[in-house]
Amino acid sequence: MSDNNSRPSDSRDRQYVIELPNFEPSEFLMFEEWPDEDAAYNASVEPVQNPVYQANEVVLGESGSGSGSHMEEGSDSRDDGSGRERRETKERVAFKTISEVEILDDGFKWRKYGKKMVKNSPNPRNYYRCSVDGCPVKKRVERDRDDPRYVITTYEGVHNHQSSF
DNA sequence: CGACTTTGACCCGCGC
DNA sequence: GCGCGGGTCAAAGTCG
Repeated sequence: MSDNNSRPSDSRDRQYVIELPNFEPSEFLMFEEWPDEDAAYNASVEPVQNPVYQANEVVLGESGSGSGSHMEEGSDSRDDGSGRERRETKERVAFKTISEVEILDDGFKWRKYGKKMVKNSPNPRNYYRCSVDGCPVKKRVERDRDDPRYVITTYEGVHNHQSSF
């Protein structure tokens, strides 16, 4: 497809460039979709030292939502129960950054819609959602249990519009 | 006035 | 069948 028409806003090819004008982390870690959270913790991460966050988009076999043609899951009629195939079309990217504040401005407007306390962590978990209409992107912010100075930001979904910048 | 934040309650899935 | 955990929505309140 012309793709240009499909995603007029998503001019970014396949790169996630996040800039933090208000914050300068000295270390940046990036995760890819992990099969198990515990595994992720044990897995080795890639420490990147850069003023600008540059991570290659993680392609997780995106198929359905990739086209963004019809993401109306309103019906979401649950199958009779037998053939319930999960939609792994959700992109999940986790970023671990050294930050004092969890409100990292990545160029998008986020609206907090929930806060929860995780048992395995003395710190609460914040849930954010893109304020832009039509943006199914969700963000989960949590502090590292071992290193409170670390902030783990998990992005879910893809923006179908350009950033505020 | 509008948009966003905050807290509690509710719901769902899974495990035992 | 019940309990636990996690996730989401809603109403009220606050800020700009």
